[in-house]
Amino acid sequence: MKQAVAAVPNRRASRQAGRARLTSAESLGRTGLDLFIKYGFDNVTVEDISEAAGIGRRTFFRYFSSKNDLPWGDFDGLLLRMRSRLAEVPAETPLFDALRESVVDFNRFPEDEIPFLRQRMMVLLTTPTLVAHSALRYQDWRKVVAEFVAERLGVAWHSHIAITLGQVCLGISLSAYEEWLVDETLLLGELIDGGFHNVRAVFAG
Amino acid sequence: MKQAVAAVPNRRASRQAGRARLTSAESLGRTGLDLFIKYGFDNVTVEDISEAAGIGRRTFFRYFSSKNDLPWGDFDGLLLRMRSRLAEVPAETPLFDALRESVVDFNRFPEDEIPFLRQRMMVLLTTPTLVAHSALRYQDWRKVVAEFVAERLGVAWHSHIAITLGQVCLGISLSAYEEWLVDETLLLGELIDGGFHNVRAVFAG
DNA sequence: TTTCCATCGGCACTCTGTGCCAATAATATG
DNA sequence: CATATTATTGGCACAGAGTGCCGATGGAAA
Repeated sequence: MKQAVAAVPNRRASRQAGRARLTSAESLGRTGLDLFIKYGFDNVTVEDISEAAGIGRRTFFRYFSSKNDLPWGDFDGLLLRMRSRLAEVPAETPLFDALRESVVDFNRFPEDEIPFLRQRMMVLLTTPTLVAHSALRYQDWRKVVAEFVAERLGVAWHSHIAITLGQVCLGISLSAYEEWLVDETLLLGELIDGGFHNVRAVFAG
Repeated sequence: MKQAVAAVPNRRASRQAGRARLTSAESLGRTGLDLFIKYGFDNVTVEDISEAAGIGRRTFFRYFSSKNDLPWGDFDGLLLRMRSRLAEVPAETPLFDALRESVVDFNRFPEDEIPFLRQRMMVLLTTPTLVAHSALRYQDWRKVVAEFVAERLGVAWHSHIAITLGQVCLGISLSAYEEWLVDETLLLGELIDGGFHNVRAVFAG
């Protein structure tokens, strides 16, 4: 499997030579996600999406390197945000709080984007194919956490404790999403916060 | 994606009617894993494996429901073992210790199987396609842990805390394997144990 | 107008996974 | 021994994802 390098054509500053693009990753992603929600991920072919978007099947793969990547949107952008937030955490903040607050923060979205986020996560977490593919994206996310932990503790980013805490933070996030999708009245941030404290309670001995 | 129902033909008690099987899941798995190690997962086709095993391509899929499932061996059997071990833990044992010891125990294998385990895990954890597919197997594993936690705490198996601890235990296991594959001198059991204590240290506040 | 060039999309191909079904080879039965 | 039963096999055709190749398209720049 090819690494998910930027399949999105380089967005030109404003005007350059060459044919204009027919669509955008965002627009195409929206079109695809709608179809996934309506008919189910497995019942929608790349050809269906391309046709609905008015482009060729071949062109689809220039916007998304795979059908699986479509629902992820601009995840790399979010990773950059996560990295920045972590870097801003004061050195005095205990590691537990630094992680807890950063993870909560990473998953904070504007009120009006919540319904969209719910749709996206519902598809991502209930479609087996996508559950599987997600593991590849999570690798990147975990690395951001691990690097922060390593920096804090003065160890290598691939040291056991850094990797472990990356895994644990991811696990807490995912279980929060799972719960969040089931009960619409719950707040994502509070679920993540609660997850951190649940683990503390059980692990505190 | 289809759920991984038993693709392995029912093993007959000893003698029944019908044509005899040409191979076994174990033998076919060994053949395939050898090829994966030698040439890389992505450079080996199902046809290659089938040919090496002396069966038809179509028959391969009766032993393994997908190429991705081949390296997993009898994982369902291990899950049953994990469930039994958890059920045997005395009620007095604190949850932290119950989980820690059970996870360590789950990953304890006979000395002579270690090299094989290392090969298997190396392929599973370094091949992107398999890293992705593994997420589906991990779901089952996490559920076993979550059910135990739920039983212990008197909550539903899908409650937030049970799901979270399933995720966390998985995370600790995976980071231990990652470390274990890098440094051959380390013991898997000690890495897992260390992972639990690392998380305790950071989360204890 | 001509040149340049990013984007597009058709085509052919590989590989995974599946439904269908006849062929095979073993046991069970008359 | 001949025939019926049954589990397994494997060939064939097909859908769908993803890729390399390359000419066509339609903008901007010269």
